[in-house]
Amino acid sequence: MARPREFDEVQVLEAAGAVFWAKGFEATSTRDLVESTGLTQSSIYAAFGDKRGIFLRSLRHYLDSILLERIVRLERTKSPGQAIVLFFREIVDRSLADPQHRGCLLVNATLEATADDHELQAYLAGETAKIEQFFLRCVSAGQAGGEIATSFRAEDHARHLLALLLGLRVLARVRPDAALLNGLVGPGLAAVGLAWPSARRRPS
Amino acid sequence: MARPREFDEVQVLEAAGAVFWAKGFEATSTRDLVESTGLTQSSIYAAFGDKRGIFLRSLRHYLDSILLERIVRLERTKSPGQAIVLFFREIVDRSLADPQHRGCLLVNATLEATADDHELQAYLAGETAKIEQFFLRCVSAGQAGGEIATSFRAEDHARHLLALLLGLRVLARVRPDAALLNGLVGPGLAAVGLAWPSARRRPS
DNA sequence: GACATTATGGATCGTTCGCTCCATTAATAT
DNA sequence: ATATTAATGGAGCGAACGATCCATAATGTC
Repeated sequence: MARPREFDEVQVLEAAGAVFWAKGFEATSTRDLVESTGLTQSSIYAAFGDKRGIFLRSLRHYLDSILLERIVRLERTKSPGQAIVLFFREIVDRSLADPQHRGCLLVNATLEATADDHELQAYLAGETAKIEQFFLRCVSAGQAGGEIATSFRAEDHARHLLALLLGLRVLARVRPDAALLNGLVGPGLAAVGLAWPSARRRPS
Repeated sequence: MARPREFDEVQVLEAAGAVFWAKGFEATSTRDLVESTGLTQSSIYAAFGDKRGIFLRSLRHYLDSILLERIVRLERTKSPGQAIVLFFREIVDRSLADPQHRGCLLVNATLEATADDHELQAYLAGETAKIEQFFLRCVSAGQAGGEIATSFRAEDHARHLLALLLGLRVLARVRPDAALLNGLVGPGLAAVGLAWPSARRRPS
C-alpha cells in the first residue's frame, strides 16, 4: 500500500501514557509527547488525530493491559475472596514501588474530567463500573460459598470495595506510606469478612 | 495609608475556588479568574502574587471554611460515633446536591499535584492527615466508650475511614448516584461498628 | 520503473498562556 | 493643599500552546 509506520504503537501509547499518568492531561504538552515517544508532532497527529485522541488511546491501553488483565487473571485462578485480597495486595505493592507516586491513571483522569465532557465522563464511569462488577462477582460468589460476609447486600459490599480502592489510589499519590496503605485495607476487607495478611489486629 | 481595596477578599477567594474546583488548576486560566472574580489581572496579581498564589489561598480558604468547620462543629456537638456518621452524611448529601459534580477540591488538587512539587505535596499530605486525625480522635474515644469496634487498632480504623472518604469523593465526581454513594458507606461504617441510617442490610 | 499512498521531519501557523508595565484613581499623612 | 502610597484598568509583553502545512522518504500496486 504505502510507507509503513516506523514506530510500535504499543510502545508509543505506553510512553505517552506514562507522561499523562505523571503530569495529567492538561499539564502535558504535545512537545512532552514528542520527547517521550520519540515521534514528531506530524506523526502523532497523523496517527492519533489530536492530543485528546492519543490521551484516550493511552488511557484505554493502560486499562486493558493493566487493570483488566489483573481482573481476568485473578478471577480465573483464585477463589472469590482471594481474588479480592490479592487485588488489593497488588495495588498496594505497586503503589509503594512506584518512585513517581503516580497513583492510578484512571483515578487521575477521573478527577481531571469536567462535568461538561460527557463522552469522557461516560467512559470513565463505565470503567469504574467494570471494577465494581468484578468486586460484585467476587462478593456474590463468595457469599454463596460462605467465604464472604452476608452482612450487607453484595451490591453494597462491591460499592464499598470500589471506594476503598479509589481512596487507596488517592492516598498512594500524596502519602505513599506502607503503614498507611497497608493499614487501611485491613478494616476495609474485614467489612466483607476477609483477612488482610499484613493486618495487625488490636492487641486485647 | 493608601487607596483601599474595592473587593472583598473572601468573596474573591470563593469565586476563584469555585472555578479551580470545577476545572482544576491547569485548565483554569487567569482570564477565567478575571471573569469569575470580577477583578482585573492587575488586581489579582497585586493581591495574590501569581496564579499559584491565588490557587493556594482559595484552597486554604475552602479547607478552613468547609472541611475544618465541619470537623470542629461535629466534634464539639456530637458523640464520637455520631460525629463520624454525620460527617459522611453531610459529604454524601453535598456531593449529590452539587449540580456540577465537582467532588472535593482537596481531592482534585491532590490528584493534580505532581511528585516534584514538594511544597504542595506536603501541604496536601498534611491536610489529609488532619482528616485522619479527626477520625482517629473519634475512633479512639469511641473505642474507649464502647461505641466503636475494637477489632482493629484505632489508627487503622482511621486510615480506613480516610480512604473511604476519598474514594467517595472520587465517585462523587464521576458517578454522583444516590444508591452508589449511600450504599458504599454502609459496609464501610460497619467495619468500625457504626450503623449507617440509609443502609439496607441484606434480607436473610 | 512509474504511480499512488502513507509516514516522517521541520518549519510555522494563529491563539492563548501567565504575567507585567504604566497611566490613572482613591485614599491617608503631614 | 500637597505628598505618598497602594489599587485599578487596559494594553501588551514574550513564551508556550495545540495544530497544520509541505517537501521528502519509503513502501505496495501495476
